[in-house]
Amino acid sequence: MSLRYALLGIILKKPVTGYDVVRIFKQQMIYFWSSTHSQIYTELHKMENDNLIDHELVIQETLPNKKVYSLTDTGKKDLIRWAIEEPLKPAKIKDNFLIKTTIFPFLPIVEIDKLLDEVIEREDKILSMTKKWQEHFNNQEERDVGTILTVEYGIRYSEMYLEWCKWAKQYINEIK
Amino acid sequence: MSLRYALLGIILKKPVTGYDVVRIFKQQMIYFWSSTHSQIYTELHKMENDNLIDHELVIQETLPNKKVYSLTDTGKKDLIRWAIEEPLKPAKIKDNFLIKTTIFPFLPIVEIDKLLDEVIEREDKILSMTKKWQEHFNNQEERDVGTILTVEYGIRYSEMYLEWCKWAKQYINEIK
DNA sequence: CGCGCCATGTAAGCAGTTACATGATTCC
DNA sequence: GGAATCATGTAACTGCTTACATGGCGCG
Repeated sequence: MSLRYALLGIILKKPVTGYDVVRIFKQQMIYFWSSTHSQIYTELHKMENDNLIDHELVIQETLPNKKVYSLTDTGKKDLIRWAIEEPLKPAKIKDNFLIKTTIFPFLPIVEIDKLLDEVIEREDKILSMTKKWQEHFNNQEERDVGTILTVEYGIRYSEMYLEWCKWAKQYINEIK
Repeated sequence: MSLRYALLGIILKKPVTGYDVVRIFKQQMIYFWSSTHSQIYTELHKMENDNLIDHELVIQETLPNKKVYSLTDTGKKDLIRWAIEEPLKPAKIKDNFLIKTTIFPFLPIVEIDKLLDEVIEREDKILSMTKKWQEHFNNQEERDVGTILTVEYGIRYSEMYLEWCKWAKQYINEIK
C-alpha cells in the first residue's frame, strides 16, 4: 500500500503523466523504494478508481496522447493522513550481494575479490550519478525540501556501502 | 529466488531445524533481507522437493518433534554456483519513512519532528541490539567471517541512518 | 494463571516481476 | 538503419504478507 503514497507524493508536487511519474520515481525514489512501469501504471488506475487522482487527456499531434494526473481533494487528504497517522515500518531491504557475503568462507578468494570489485564499481557509478543529480537539482528554483533530504540520504547510503566494501576487502586480505 | 540461497547459507554452516532457520535468519539477515516464518517453512518444503536439502526427523519426549535439515550435494553445489555465477542485483529497499520524507514540505513541523524522533528512537534500539549481538558473537569460537562482515554492515547502516536523521532535524530547523 | 518458548504448518489475498504489445519521432 | 524517447497498457506468474491453527512445558 505504500507505493500508492509514493506516487501521490510525486503528483502532489505538480500534475504529471504516468510516464513522468515513472521517470521521477526512478530518479528520486530509487534510494528507498523500487517499482516498475507496469506496476506504476496499474497502481495509477487503481488510485483513479479509488478517487485519489483524476486525469485530463491531452491530445498531441506528433507525439502520442497522454493523461495528465492530478490529486483530488480526497487524495490530498488521504496522503497527509497517511503521513501523519499510519505507523512507521522498519525498512525492508533485499540485497542479493550481502547474502553471498554470508558464505564468503566457502568461496575462493579470487571470487570474493571479483564480487567486491563489481559491487564497488556499481556503487561508485550510482554515487557519482546521485551527486550529479544533486548538483543539478541544487541549481534550480523549484527544489523542494523533500528531495533535498532524500537525495542526501541516497548519497550517504552509497558512501556507507562503499566504505564497508573497502573495509571488507582489507579485512579479508588481512586474515587470509 | 534469493531467499532460498539465504536459507541454504544458514543450513550450510550446520544442520538445523526450520525453527532454528527462522531464528538465525531474524538475528543475522534482518539487515539485508526480510521474510516471515510462514514463507520460510514453505520455502524449505520447496527446497526439499528440489533436492537441495533433506531432513532427519528427531523424536523428542516432552518437546515437539523436529526436522533437522542438511544440504544435499546438489544443494551445496547449487549454492556455490549461485554465489559465483548468478549476476549481482542492486539492493531493493522499501522504506516507509523516506516516502513520508518526500512530502515534508506539506506537513506541520510538529509532525515532522515527531516522525524523526520516532525513527531515531527505533534505529537507536536496533543499533544497540546489533552491537550487543556483535559483542556476544565475538566471544565465541564458531564465529565465521560471513557473519562478522554482515553484522558490521548492519551497524554501519544504522549509524548512517541515525546520522542522516540528526542532520535532517538540524537542516529542517535551520530553514524553517 | 498467563506469557514465552519450542515446533510445525496451511490458506487466502495482495504486491511485485517479467514478458508481451504497439508505434511514431528524433538523433547519431 | 538502429537506438533512445515519448507514451500507454495487459497477462501470467512468482513472491510475500496476514491470519489461522495447534499444543505442551517451564517460569514467575
